[in-house]
Amino acid sequence: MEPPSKLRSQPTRDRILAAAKRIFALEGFERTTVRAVAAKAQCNSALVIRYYGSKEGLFAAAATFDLELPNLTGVPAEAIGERLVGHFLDRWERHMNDNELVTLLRTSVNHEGARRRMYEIFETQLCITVAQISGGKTAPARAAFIASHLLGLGLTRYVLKFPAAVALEKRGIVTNVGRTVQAYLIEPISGHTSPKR
Amino acid sequence: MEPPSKLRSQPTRDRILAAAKRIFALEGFERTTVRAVAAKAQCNSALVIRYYGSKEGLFAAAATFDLELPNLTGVPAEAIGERLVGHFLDRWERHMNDNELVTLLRTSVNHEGARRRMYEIFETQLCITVAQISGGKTAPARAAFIASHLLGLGLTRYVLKFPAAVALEKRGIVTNVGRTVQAYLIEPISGHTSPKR
DNA sequence: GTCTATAATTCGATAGAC
DNA sequence: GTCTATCGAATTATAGAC
Repeated sequence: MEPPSKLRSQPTRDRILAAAKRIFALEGFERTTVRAVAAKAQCNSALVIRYYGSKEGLFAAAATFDLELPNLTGVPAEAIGERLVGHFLDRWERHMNDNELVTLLRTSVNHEGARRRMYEIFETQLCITVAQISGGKTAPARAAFIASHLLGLGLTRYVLKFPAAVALEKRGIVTNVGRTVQAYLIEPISGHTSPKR
Repeated sequence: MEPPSKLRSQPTRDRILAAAKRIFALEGFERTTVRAVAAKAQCNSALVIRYYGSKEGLFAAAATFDLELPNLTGVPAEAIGERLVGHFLDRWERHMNDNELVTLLRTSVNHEGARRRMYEIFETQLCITVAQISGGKTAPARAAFIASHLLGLGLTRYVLKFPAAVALEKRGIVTNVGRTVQAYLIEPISGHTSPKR
């Protein structure tokens, strides 16, 4: 997708982007300053604007994210819940200090662009996967229950860092939350969306 | 707790606090300006600082919150999950446009004081309630699972406003999430905290 | 008790030298 | 390609008149 650029400025661009990812993840959008990004990238703040247009442009470049949901065909039906949870945890823990999912969660509550991107991920990735497994018109409701649990897990464990959530063992989370997600995927649910009522 | 003040300025103080609650809930901490609060309260911005000391002081006064967990003695053991979820939903939906829980969630991801207050609520209210029901040393882990689901529900439904989460019927949430919370409360869980490992 | 006026910073962004 | 220097706007907070 992205051929290795021949630009002499590429190393600087990369350092800026890496610095931006880290600081956005750590501080959120408002508290991040282009000056701080430039300092961490060891370049002048004018370059940040020159290369990425604006602080918004820098954020858009830094907050890209792909859930990368695994192919679940061939996975035993009763193991899908655990598989999903395990994948989510891996995705949260990759690049711990500048994780794009942490950045998105931290910014989406106050930044409309980030909120929309988070919703896109829900719609185009989680919701579709759930529909393939559960089918039919209950899929959005099932996906909403699952998203609430998994985003809440990321919130309490990786953003708010509640000690009790941080201390949970990974395989304990996979077992227990996996069982819950499994139920939301396949068991009958009541009270699903009925927009026509 | 707070005897009706005799201060002539009390009406203005109250208007400022009400305006602050609304704007903090809507915009988060950083994007809220004391000027905007003063404008909504129809007074001068200097008064906001005069009465509450600083923007931080105003936030501290505006972001007070009590979960008000109901007394669960006498509630049939198998109905506690649903009762808890129903209470949470009521708490999220009270004063929709300036709900203190929305304010706290929206700010806690980027504001250390708000994060700490959110954690206090978890520790001193949810965790203790869970311990009374489930007892013993698994209580923090159980509370962590429950908090992740309930905070995630508030996040997706009342902050990010994912359509699929907003469209869920209240009693459907009570039934389905209630069943999950119930399981986290009483069923055996694995992988709970083991800090000594 | 409430206001005007402004101090003191800090921010994003630009112009232009090298 | 990278820097210095700076602009213009916005912020919190204060001083002091009324």
